Amino acid sequence: MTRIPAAERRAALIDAALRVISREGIAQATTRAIVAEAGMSLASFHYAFASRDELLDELISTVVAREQQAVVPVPAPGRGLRELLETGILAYFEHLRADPAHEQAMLELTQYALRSPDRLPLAVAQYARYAELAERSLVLAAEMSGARWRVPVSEAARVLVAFTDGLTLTWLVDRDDTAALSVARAAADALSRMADPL
Amino acid sequence: MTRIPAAERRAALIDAALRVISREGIAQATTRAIVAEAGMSLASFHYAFASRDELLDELISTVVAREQQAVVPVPAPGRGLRELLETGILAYFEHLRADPAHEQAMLELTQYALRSPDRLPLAVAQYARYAELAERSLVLAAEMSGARWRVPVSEAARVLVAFTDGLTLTWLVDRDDTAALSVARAAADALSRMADPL
DNA sequence: GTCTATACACCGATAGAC
DNA sequence: GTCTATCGGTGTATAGAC
Repeated sequence: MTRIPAAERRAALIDAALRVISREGIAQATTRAIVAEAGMSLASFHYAFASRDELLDELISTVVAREQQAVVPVPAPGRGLRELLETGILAYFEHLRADPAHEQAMLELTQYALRSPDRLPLAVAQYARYAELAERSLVLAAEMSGARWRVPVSEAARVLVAFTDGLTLTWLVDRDDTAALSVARAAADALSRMADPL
Repeated sequence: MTRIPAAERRAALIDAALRVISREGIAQATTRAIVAEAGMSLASFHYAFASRDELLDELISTVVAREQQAVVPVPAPGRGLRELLETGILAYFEHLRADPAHEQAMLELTQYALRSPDRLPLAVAQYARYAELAERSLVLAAEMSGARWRVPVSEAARVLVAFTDGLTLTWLVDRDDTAALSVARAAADALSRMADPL
């Protein structure tokens, strides 16, 4: 009916696809399910995208670019690095609990990308982005607590990404909040020991 | 042609399915791909299994039951808990490097199970098994190093599972061995601090 | 029990009217 | 540009001969 700019239509389809994947998984995110979610006809899909794979590729790039600081150390002067890190990880955990489907979708998208050599760079970029955000948090936390990283911050950031990833995956399976808190504490402990107080 | 007992045929199909999933991913593990891998006809599949889902369910149960001690602390008297744990995690990492496709397959199976309420118990059982194996390692490591867990061993085991899971996922994406070693070190550090020397 | 042949649903993608 | 209708292909599952 209405005439909609191509870019807008692409964005709408990407959003719809993410909703379908979050709700039902990537396997159920067929072109038909996506256009139904977006309230469009099937042909509109292929007017906006050459193929389903093209949409999924752009979906990953878009969502990764959109990803915001997840592990934010809450500014609270006078607290040590360990406490700041733990609070930051707990903030991420709250984010996970608030929208588990989103993190589950991101995990599925990663594994999808891992399965094709062509799409592998998308997964790598996704985790590079995670590491970048983690690094920013770590720099900030060290500044706030007056500490100095003994190892390259990028290395510590990579560890933080692994720890939060593990926290996410295990919690998605057993939904054990207490266990997740324990993981958060252990992770903050290990990370804080990669820095020296000034 | 040949007459094969049903149980044997089921086992052969399960093995074939695991090979296909490891090689090409769960999405490509169609009934046709599985029977081709097993060298059977399509009808034989449905003689042995009522449906593809039934095979996947049994595949998860079988593989999980088959799972062996992954993080084994290498017996080496005179070493501290931290060193024992690190060696154990590194042993797991070597196992991961030796057969990444297997761990990737296990991750995909977990996510597949997470997507249906009926199959959720399979994922839960899978991670309960991981935790059980981890707990055994931690008990052993404490014994060998003469340490005593300050927290319930099951709690420390759950943390170990999360850490190895995170190590796995991130390494599968970037294949950064150095980063993985760093994760292993940090994980061993955090875990060892959950125990006291005797 | 094991096969070939096929039913039937659903997929991605396109043709062609408007 | 947007729609309905449909193509060609592949998926799971089954029928029926042997």
